Amino acid sequence: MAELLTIGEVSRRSGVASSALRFYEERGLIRSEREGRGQRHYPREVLRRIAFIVFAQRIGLSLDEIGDELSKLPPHRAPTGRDWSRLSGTWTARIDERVAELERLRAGLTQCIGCGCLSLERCQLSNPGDRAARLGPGPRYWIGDRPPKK
Amino acid sequence: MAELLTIGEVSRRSGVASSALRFYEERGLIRSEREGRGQRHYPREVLRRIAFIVFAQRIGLSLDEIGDELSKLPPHRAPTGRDWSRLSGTWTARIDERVAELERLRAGLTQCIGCGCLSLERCQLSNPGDRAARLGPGPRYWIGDRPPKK
DNA sequence: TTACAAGTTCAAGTGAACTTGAAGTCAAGG
DNA sequence: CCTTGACTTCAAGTTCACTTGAACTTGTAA
Repeated sequence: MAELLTIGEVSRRSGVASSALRFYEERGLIRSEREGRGQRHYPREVLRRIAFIVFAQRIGLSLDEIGDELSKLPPHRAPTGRDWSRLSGTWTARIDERVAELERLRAGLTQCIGCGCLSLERCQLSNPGDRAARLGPGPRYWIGDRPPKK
Repeated sequence: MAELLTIGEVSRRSGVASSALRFYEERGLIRSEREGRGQRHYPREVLRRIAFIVFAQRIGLSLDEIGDELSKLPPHRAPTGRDWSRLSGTWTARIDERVAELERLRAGLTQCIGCGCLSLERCQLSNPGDRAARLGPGPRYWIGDRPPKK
């Protein structure tokens, strides 16, 4: 078990393609060292970082957001368990929001669409004050998002 | 309140941009009638259909999948509440899966990453048999997806 | 009559997250 | 010596879900 891992090893261990690892490096999400002839070498820690990235993506964060979160880790010391859990703490809130949204959707699906009552205006009124976790591009103002201002 | 709505009216009532409505039509998700001079006119029913599309997107279905679902509606009769709820029935299952995944992620976040135990292999073993709802592009075999076959 | 608002088509652009392809370097094995 | 495999860079391609822009028609209002 070497101190430093090659990109191929990291890819195999993490399930993330080498091309994606290079891409993450370019985006500043992970870092590598180059010694002999230009090849990337990763400290084993990178695996935890990658795990974090993949978790966060499944939760629904963009790479930009993930980069922001990761930048909160201490820059020149290996992150401790406590460091990691501080980050993941904010994420559980995010998960809770998303779960709540999905439950709202489930209700809407049976109550508003399944029965005959569907009225978009009423549907919106009956679910006030709840913002969707992430506004993608595209149509969004039901389901909690606000209609475009004015 | 007219029998048929223009694209602008539909857009205002649904919160979905006209360009998106044309796009949906091109993809076969909605239909319109043209009478006088080329302009689209939509029966009021289309609003329910659009509501369904937006709901489904928030749940995480792609437009292709949504199209498949919508094609199960009776082709030449206005869908009844029962028709709609038959579709939405399969979707609540989807929501449940996604909620389960998120809860699994929440657990993984605190148990695997927060503490010092994170090992990708173990993490995978400790969450067996669960497939992620939707395989996007990109890295995916933790969190329930299988490693690439062989 | 002129202006405008709302509609039309069609092609091309956008952003996110990667992937693919071409061309090259290097070490080890046969 | 030659091939193979693992790596490198860089530019361009891909998918999804739309949006934007250019050029045009139509109907109503001033």
